[in-house]
Amino acid sequence: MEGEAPPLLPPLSSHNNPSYILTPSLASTSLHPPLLYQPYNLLQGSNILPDIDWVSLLSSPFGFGDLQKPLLSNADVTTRTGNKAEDEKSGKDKVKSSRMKKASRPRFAFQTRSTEDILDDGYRWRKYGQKAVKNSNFPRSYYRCTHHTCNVKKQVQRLSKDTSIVVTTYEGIHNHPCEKLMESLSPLLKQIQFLSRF
DNA sequence: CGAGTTTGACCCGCGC
DNA sequence: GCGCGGGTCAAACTCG
Repeated sequence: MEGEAPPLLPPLSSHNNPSYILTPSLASTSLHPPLLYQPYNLLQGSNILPDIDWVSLLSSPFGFGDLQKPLLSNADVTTRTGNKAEDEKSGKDKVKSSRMKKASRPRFAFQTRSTEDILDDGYRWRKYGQKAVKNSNFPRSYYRCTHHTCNVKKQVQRLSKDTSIVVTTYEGIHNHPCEKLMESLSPLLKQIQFLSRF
């Protein structure tokens, strides 16, 4: 199911004119070839990359080694019983199991040069946490996709050494189309449909 | 009033 | 076993 979802695309908005750059490990993955993230040359040759601890960000248990495995199971879908005690218990079990499952979720990250912390990537996100991170002047924000069946998360953090750089880390793959993309494409699709009748 | 944000508390993994 | 750091929860709050 989730495996059929389209790969993540760069943010659609142009208001903050972000530039994209792949991590070294990402550039070699077949899932997200570099061409998806062009233009990313703006940051090439800079000394920005070494500022990020890509190893801790992307390595085990969240690394790319498990890309072949199924991404999610039905157990990831949240259900409520209405019984508070039971929900609390299952909630804790869920936390436990979701933490255990992280090992099989793909993660990929890219940097954007932007004054905005929140990049408009076409999906709707709900913030569920913010933490101060060691060795960083800026907090890390945690977001979840608001789509009810989607379990994708992302982390957003600004580099302390270059405050114009925002590091966005995605975890998981959307199992639904991008709302804004579909919204913007629908007039075009209608026109194509109309023209194809001739 | 519903959706989203804030923030302190809690849980877990890991290194020592 | 303990402490630390990262990730998540959930109640309270804000906003449209």
